[in-house]
Amino acid sequence: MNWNSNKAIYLQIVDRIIDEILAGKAQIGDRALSVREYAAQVQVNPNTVVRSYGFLETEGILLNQRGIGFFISAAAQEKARAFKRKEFMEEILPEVFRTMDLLQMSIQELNDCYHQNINHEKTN
Amino acid sequence: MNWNSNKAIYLQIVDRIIDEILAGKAQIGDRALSVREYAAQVQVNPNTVVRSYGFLETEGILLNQRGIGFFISAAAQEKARAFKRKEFMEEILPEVFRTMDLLQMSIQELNDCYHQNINHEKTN
Amino acid sequence: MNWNSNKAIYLQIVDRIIDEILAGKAQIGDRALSVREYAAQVQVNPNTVVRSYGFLETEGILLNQRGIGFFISAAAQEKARAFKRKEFMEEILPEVFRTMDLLQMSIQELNDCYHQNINHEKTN
Amino acid sequence: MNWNSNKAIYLQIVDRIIDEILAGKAQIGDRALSVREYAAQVQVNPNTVVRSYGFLETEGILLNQRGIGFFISAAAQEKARAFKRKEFMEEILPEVFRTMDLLQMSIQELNDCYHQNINHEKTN
DNA sequence: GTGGTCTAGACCACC
DNA sequence: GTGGTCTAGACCACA
Repeated sequence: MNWNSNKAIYLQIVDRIIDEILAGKAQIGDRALSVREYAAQVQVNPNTVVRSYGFLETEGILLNQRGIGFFISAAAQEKARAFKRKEFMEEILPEVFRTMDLLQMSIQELNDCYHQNINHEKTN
Repeated sequence: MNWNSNKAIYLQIVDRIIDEILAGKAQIGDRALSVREYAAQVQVNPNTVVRSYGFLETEGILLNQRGIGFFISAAAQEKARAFKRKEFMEEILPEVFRTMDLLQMSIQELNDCYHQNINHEKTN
Repeated sequence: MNWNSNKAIYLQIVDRIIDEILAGKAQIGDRALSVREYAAQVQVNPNTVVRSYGFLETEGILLNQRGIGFFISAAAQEKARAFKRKEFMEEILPEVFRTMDLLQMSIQELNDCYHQNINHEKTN
Repeated sequence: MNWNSNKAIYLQIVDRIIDEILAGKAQIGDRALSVREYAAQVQVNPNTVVRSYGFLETEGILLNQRGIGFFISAAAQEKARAFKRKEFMEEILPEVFRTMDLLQMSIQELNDCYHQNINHEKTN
C-alpha cells in the first residue's frame, strides 16, 4: 500500500474503507477483517488499525461485537455517504470554486476537464 | 483568521498570500510586510511567517533583499498562477471527480452548486 | 437482549439472573436452564454462560449438581439481596451523591426524578 | 494516583478533568498541563494522556492550539455538565431506581442515606 | 518547547 | 481467536 505522507495513515485507512463501502465492495453485516489481519495485509502496526476501526465505530459505520470482531453496520452506506458528502460539500467544493475564481477558470472549462477525465477512465 | 484547519498554519499563510497576489491586491515590486508586522497582524508566531516567506521565496514569488525585506517578484503573478494551477489540475481535480463518482453525483449537480455559490457570493 | 453496554456480557447475565431471583421469578430449588439452553435463549456463546453460572456459584446463589445441572440455592434470595445491597450502598450510592454535588443537583430533584420514573413505569 | 482497574485509565483521567472543571478548579482559557507534564504528574505514559486529551477535544471541552498546547474551551463548563448529566440521567439513575425496586428500598431510605452522607462530609 | 503519529511488544478480559 | 489498553521509545511537523 502506498501511504501519502501528508495524511495520517490511520485516516487514509478510514478513507479507504469508506470508499470500499460506498463502492459496494463491503456489504451490510459483513465482518471486517480482524485488526491483526488488516494490519498484516496493509503492512502497518495493529495499533494503527485499532485507531481506524475505532474512528469508524464512533462514526457509526462499523459495529463492534465483543470478542467477535467488527461488522459493517446497517447504516454504514448512509453514514459513509453522509460523512463523505459533508466533507465534500463543506470543505472541498468551496475551496475548489474559490480557486477557480482566482485562476479565472470558467465552469465550462471544469466541465471539459470532467468529460476528458471520464473518457480517459473509460479507455483504461 | 481561523487556524482551525488541519493544514499547517504556515501553508495557510502561503495560500493567503498567493491568493492576494492572484487577486491583484499585491503588485510587482511591492514590499511585503516585515515578518514581525505580518505575524502581529495575523496573530501568529514570527517563526511561522519566516517559514511562509521562505517557502514563497523558493517558489520564486517573493524575493529577499538582505537587510531590507521581502518583495513581490516580477514573475510573482505568473509563478503564483502556475503553482496554483498545477496543484489544482493534478491533485485537487482528480480527487474531486473520484469523489463525485463515489457519491454518485453528476456533473450537473456540480454545476448547480457552482451557480448557487456564485449567486450567494454576489449577494454578500 | 442488548449487549451494547461497556460491562462484560457475563456480568450482565449475572445481573439479569440476580434480578430475576430478587423479583421472585426463580424459586428456591428450581433447576436453572442448562448452559446451552440459556446460551441459545439469550444468543450468546455457551462459554459466556458457563462463566456467569460459575460466578453465581461462588457467590452461593447457584448450586452445581454434577452431571445434572445448576439449581437455585436455598439461600439464593438472601445472598442475592446481600450481594446487590452491598454493591449498591458501598459503590453506587457514594458515587451518585458525589455526582449530584458536582452537578449541583438537589435531593429534591432526585426525588422528582424518582416519582416521574415510577409513574412512567406504571403507565407502561 | 489510584487507578480503578475496572475502567480504562485514560477514561479515569477524562473523568478527573471533567470533575475539576465542574468544581471550578480549572477556568475557561486556562492552559491545560502539557501532555508530558500531566503524564509525569499522574505517572502514566504520555500516550495515555494524549488519548484523554483527544477525547476531551472531541467533546469540545478542551481546545488544541497547534504547537502551543491544550486550553479549557469557552464552553467547557457547559459541555462538561452536559456530558456528566447525560451519563447520570440516562445510565446511572435508571439503574439506581431499578436496583432500589429490587431491594425494596424506599425513596425515604435513599433520602436518609443522602443526609447521612452530607453530614458525614461536613464533619470531615 | 508543543502535540501527532507510528512501531513494537506486552498483558488483559472476553467469546 | 477477538478487541482494548498500556508502555516504551522513536520521529515528525509545528510554534
